[in-house]
Amino acid sequence: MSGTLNKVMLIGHTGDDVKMHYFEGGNCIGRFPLATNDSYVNKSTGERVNTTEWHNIVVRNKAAEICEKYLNKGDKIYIEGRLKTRKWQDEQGKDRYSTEIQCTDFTFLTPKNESQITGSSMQSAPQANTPAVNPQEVSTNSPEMEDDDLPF
Amino acid sequence: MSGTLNKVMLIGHTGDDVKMHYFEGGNCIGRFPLATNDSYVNKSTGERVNTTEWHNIVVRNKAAEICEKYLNKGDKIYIEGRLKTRKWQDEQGKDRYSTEIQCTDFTFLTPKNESQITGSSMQSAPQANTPAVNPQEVSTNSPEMEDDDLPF
Amino acid sequence: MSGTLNKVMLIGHTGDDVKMHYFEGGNCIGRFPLATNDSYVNKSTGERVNTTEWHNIVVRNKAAEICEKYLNKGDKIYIEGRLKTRKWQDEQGKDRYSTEIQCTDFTFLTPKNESQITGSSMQSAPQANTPAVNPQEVSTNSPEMEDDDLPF
Amino acid sequence: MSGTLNKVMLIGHTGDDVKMHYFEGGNCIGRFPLATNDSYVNKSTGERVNTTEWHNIVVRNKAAEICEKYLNKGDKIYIEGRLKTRKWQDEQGKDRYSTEIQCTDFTFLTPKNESQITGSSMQSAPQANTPAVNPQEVSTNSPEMEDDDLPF
DNA sequence: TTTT
DNA sequence: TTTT
Repeated sequence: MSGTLNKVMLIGHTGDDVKMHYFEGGNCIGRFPLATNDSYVNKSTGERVNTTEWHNIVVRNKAAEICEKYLNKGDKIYIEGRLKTRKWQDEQGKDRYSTEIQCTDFTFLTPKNESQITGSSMQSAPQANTPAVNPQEVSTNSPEMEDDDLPF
Repeated sequence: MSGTLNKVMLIGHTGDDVKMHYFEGGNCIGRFPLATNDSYVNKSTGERVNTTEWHNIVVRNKAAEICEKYLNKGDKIYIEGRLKTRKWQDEQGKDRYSTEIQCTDFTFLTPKNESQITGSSMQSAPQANTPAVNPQEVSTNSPEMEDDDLPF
Repeated sequence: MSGTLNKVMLIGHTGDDVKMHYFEGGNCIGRFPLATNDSYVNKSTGERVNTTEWHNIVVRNKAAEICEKYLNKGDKIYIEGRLKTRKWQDEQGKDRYSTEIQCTDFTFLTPKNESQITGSSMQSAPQANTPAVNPQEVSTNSPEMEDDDLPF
Repeated sequence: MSGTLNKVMLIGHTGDDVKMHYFEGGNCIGRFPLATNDSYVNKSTGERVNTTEWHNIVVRNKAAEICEKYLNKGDKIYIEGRLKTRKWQDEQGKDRYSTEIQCTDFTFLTPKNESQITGSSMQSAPQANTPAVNPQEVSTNSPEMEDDDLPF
């Protein structure tokens, strides 16, 4: 609805493997943490301070499956999405809030041959069998505008 | 393909009506100019300089038709798209280049009741019959991710 | 530091007046809630669902003062910033998290003469005395690149 | 001036070294081409088409010098900037237009040790002596908001 | 002229 | 919990 914009663009490194959740009806989502770094100079002390910001990324359905398959812990990725704050209840029944980035587009930025294959990770195994299709850039949309051959 | 990003985001005012072009096979595009303003201080003279930048917006198919119908000269609009430089030949057969923004998303920012209806414009007439559906925000994608009701 | 990006871009309506906080040393911040709208079709029922997302905006120093002065509840504004999740302790000493958008740039999108002046709001009074300088677009950066007159 | 937005965000590979231009008064700019890739399926033939889009990047002053020093042909980089179409006259005195991206922010995305040092390039030599300061992310602004230590 |  |  109506004349607003809700857009997040991140480039960062994943802090963990993609955790998948499957729903009845065939839908699924994947979640993973993404780290971005900021740096500023503390005015009082004059020293440079490095901080890390962690973002909760949520990817859906086919995009989730691609991330689960080809995205490894530590990889660099570009994420585009929307901010969404979920409300939930803790053990005491108190309202709690958690802000997530619902991913709408992503682009792998770590070359395939540099992606870390953590030995213990089931999810990394398939990568050894590199797919015929390069999964580096995947849109979670079905952009009809790109699917034709108009002369412009 | 391949780990790159090409994104433009503009908020500006349209400088003219949408010009439509129809192709065989049913496709169409709409074109219109969009103005953004910059302002900077001239270091030598110390005075503030206001400049206007004109952008060539290209919208496709259904999105083009919506713009033609509801977007009036002077309206404010948010445009998201990709940069595309077209090559063409002038009368002397010389290569010329023209850079356009291929629109992938847009949001009308002028309230419907404030949009200027330029009397001479055929395209404005339908607006008098306000549509049942509010066309304020329209995505040119078919974002499957928004079309379901996953619990997150 | 280090090759990452943390960017948020929002267009929405403010849900309340700007709340100012002043610090020793002369710094200050302003906070206000911003609403964006999403809309999707529920696959099961087929009906369109409209949702509102609320964002916690934090503006600093001079930018905060400008927002306090000229931004009224209900106004439309473009916000650019960074995501930042603050950690705090609740009454039980439990860790809690709150995600904010640290504003780095903004642009007023409500024409000055349409901005709602809520009678009870002290902060709106100054707006009656419209400033000589139009505060519609303000960057919270000091963009050296715009401050000169290079020939390009 | 006034309620508009002109923003470009690109991730691509540089197609050439940075060409510097120095002006009287100490200002300088650097220019280099940036390639982004798009891919779409030709509806008639059903085959995937890969296209390359070239962007003219213009960087200023200190940012230009950093790019000249540390950015090598083929490197991947994130560019944020504004669209600017310059008007110029060709040999026949005819108006010609050229669209550029005036860079306001950038982030190197190629790890330093993978950046190609083209043997013949003077500009690459200094990179052998790696700088004490990591130049990976550089803002061409002077973001006052990041330079303090407010408690948020 | 880049890259995958 | 990532990365430089």
